[in-house]
Amino acid sequence: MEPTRQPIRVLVVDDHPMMRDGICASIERQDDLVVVGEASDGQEGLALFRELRPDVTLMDIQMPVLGGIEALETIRAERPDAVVLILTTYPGDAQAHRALQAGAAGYLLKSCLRKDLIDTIRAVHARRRVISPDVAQELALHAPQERLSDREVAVLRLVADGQSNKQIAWALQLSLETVKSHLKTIFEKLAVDDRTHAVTVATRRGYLS
Amino acid sequence: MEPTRQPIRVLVVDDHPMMRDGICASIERQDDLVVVGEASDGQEGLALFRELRPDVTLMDIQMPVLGGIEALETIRAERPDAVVLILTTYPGDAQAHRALQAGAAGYLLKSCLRKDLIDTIRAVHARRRVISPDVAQELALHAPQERLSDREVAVLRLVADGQSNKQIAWALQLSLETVKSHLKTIFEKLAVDDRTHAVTVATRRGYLS
DNA sequence: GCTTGGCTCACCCGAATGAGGGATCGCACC
DNA sequence: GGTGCGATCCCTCATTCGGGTGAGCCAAGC
Repeated sequence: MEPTRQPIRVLVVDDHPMMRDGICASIERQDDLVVVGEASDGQEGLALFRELRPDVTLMDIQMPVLGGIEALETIRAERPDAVVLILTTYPGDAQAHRALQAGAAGYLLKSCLRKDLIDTIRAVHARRRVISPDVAQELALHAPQERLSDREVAVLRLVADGQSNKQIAWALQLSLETVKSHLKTIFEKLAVDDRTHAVTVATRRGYLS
Repeated sequence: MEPTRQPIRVLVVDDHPMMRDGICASIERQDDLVVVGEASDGQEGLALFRELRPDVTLMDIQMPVLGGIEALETIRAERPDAVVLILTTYPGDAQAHRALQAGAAGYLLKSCLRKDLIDTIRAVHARRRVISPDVAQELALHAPQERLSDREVAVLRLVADGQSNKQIAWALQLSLETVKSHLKTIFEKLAVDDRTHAVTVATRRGYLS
């Protein structure tokens, strides 16, 4: 038997069964790619990754039990050479930034064409880093100093819940002035000038949720 | 040739190619179902519907060019007996309400199992109305009087964009008092007590976007 | 050692917000 | 013809918000 080139072994992690079907169908159609496992949340994905050692892991972000970013971070901490391709619905640059920071090999939108997905799998397997044009644009658009700190996100979360500055101060055990100070920085970073707009922009960019 | 029962002819409208693949694969696996067409936005979907007259139309909501709800409304206006099954990602009760109002035969979440989808297609074809449990719960939870009027949604949209009441008044050619009055009723309907929370709740419920 | 950046807090102040009261008009529904 | 409801407008008033300005602490990095 002629030892042809080994196929790229892919693990697919997504909580939507039908989306998983679609992805797997696209992959299986290629003879240099093979799906070795499917998982429906980050926890399962992590377990299967450890067991199967796939060449490439396709990972959704929004999943129950354990999110894709968390799973990615764990995987990369365990095996810094792991190739994980994030495949998600929205181009929120905050999550993309975090994913890339955690060593994602790529960040692709689910709205991409089948061909894009296939090409990207091959590319990341060849150790190239691939980012969706839309996401790349977002990332380029928003300078890194616009990244919100953990504390700022915490404040903004409470703002989104309709809490007043006073309530937030109480909830986070802070001075009212500190809360206002955080809000001020948040406004600057997001280039808005009121709390409501801050929440919508932050949501769109992927800081909340 | 034995005239077996005619298969149910299905039209699939979704802008994600891979999701479409997954859906179609699930459908084609059944021998009493057949995919007769695929479209990637509401406009295409509408055209294919007119051309193919499918027994059941699967329709996503969030699509470019023409949204699923608008396409649904047009279809139902043309042919009141059309069977359209909304298949979407989020359980926002406002959109569900609008879809059902427009005569959707069903409202299913994409996170459902393959079997659920198949069963639901057969059910709506048999003129039964099917609603995802999660969505049904949302709908039951929120009384009809909590539905926001068009004007209120218009105001809330501007609020979400960070506009002040004064700016909103100017934008909509209203008195400042009117804007405040609308906001007041919005707060009551959504059971919140400030604009920011109103925006987050309305977003989650599917009024904005 | 020094700088940077995140987190913390303080005071002043004008403008906006949200809570109370009202009111009128039109329109659909019964 | 009445009743309800959405949309429009008006007034007052306490509270809150956001801008401006300034400052101290501390951990990480150069």
